[in-house]
Amino acid sequence: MKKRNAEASREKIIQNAKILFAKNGFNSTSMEELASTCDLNKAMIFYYFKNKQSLFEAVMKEILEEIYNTIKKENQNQTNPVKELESFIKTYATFAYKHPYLPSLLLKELSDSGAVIPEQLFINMRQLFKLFSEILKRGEEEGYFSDVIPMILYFMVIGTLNLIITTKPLRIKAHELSGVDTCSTCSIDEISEYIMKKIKKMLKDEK
Amino acid sequence: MKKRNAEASREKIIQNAKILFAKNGFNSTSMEELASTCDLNKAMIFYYFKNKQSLFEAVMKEILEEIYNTIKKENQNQTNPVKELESFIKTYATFAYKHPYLPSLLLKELSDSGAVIPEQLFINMRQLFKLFSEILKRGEEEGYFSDVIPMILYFMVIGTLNLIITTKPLRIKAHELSGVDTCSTCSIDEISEYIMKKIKKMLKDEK
DNA sequence: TATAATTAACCAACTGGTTAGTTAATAAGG
DNA sequence: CCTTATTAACTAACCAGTTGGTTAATTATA
Repeated sequence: MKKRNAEASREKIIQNAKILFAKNGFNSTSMEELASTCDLNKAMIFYYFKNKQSLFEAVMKEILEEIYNTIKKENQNQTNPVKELESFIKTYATFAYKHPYLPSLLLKELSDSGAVIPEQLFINMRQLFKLFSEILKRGEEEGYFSDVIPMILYFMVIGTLNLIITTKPLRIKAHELSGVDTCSTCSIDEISEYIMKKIKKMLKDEK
Repeated sequence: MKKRNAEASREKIIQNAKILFAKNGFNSTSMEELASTCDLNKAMIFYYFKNKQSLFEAVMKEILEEIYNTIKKENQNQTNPVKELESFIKTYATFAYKHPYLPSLLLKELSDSGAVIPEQLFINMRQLFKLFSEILKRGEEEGYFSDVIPMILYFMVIGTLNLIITTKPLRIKAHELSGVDTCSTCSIDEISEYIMKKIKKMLKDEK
C-alpha cells in the first residue's frame, strides 16, 4: 500500500514538470503524462496547483530564484567587477549545465515573443539581467570595461551558454555525420573559460 | 464563386504556416487554424502535404535555404575574411529582422534537444554553420583572426541576434516598467554593428 | 468528360479540468 | 488504549472541446 506524503507528492510534481515543460514546452506538456510520470492521479496536480498555468509559474519561479541566489551568493565573494563578471558567467554555466531544463525553458520562453509571460516570471528574469547589467556598469565606471551595452552582452553570454547546452546531442550527431568541429567534446568549463576570455577581451579599455 | 489556383493555395499554406509555427511552435499549431487563416478547408493541407510533420519540414527548408542563399550571395562580393564575417552578420541580422519567424523557429528548434529534427532540416542548419565556420578558419589561416572556436562564436552571433529580435516586445515592456536600459529603441543595424565590432575585437590577433 | 481542386462530414485519440466518492492518517473523547 | 470524527491525500470516471487525419462527394477547369 502506498504511503501518503503531501510534500513529497507536490515536490515530485514540480520536479517532473521542470523536465517535461523543458522537453515539450508549455502547450505540449500533458497533465496526464505528468501525473503518470509522478505515479499520481491527474487530479492530484489540480489538487496542489490551481491550473496548468500556475503550475508552470511555480516551476519557473523556483528555477529562476535558484539560479539568481546561486549567482548572487557567489558574486559576493568577488573583489572587483572583472572577477564578478567571471563569476557570473562561470556560475551560470555550471548551474545551467547541472540543470539542463533551465536553458531549454528559458530559450523557449524568450523565443516566443507573443507568449503571455506571467508577471512574476518576468520579474525574476529582469532581476537576473539587472545583476549582470550592474556588474558591467560598475566595471565601466571604475575603468575596467569600455563601450558596454549590457543587454547585448547579456544575450551574448546566456544565449551562447544556453544554446551550447541545449544543442549538445545535436552537435555530437553533426560531428559524427560530417566530421565538422562542433565542440562536441568540450566541457562546460572549457566553454565558459573561452566565453569569459573573449568577453573580457572585447570589453577591455584601450586608450 | 472561388477561383482555383493550386500553386497559390500551396504557397498560401507555406507562408501562413511559417508565421503560425513561429508563433506557437510545432505541437501547438493547429491545422484547423492554419486552414482558416489560408481561407481553405483543412483537408487541403493534407492534400498538398503528407502530414503536419512534412509541412513543417517544407517550411523550415524554405526558410533555411532562403537565408543561406542570401548570405552566400552577399558573401561572394567580399574581398577578405573580415569583410566576409561582417557581411555574414549584417546579412543574417537584416534577414532575420525582416522575417522574424526565422529567429523564433530556430530558437524553438534548437532549444529542444529532444525534438526529432528532420534530416533535411538538420542538413540545412549544418550548411549555414559550415559557411560561417569556413570564413573564420580561412581568416585564422590568413592571419586576420586568432584563437577561433567557430561553434561558440556562431552561437554568440546568431544566438544574440535571434534573442534580440524575438525579445523585442519584452524588452520594450521591461524598459517601460523599470526604466532599465534594454536597447528597446536600438535599430537592428546598430545592434549588428555593435556585435560586429565586438566580435572583430575579440578575434584580433595580437602578437 | 476527365482530372485536378475543393468541400463538409466524420473519426479516434487526446486535452485540461471536474466530480463524486474512497481511503489513510491524525486528533479527540471516553 | 481504543473507538470515533475530521481532515488530508488520493482515485476512477467523466466532461466538453480540440487535435491530426480521412473519406466520399462535389465543383471547376482544361
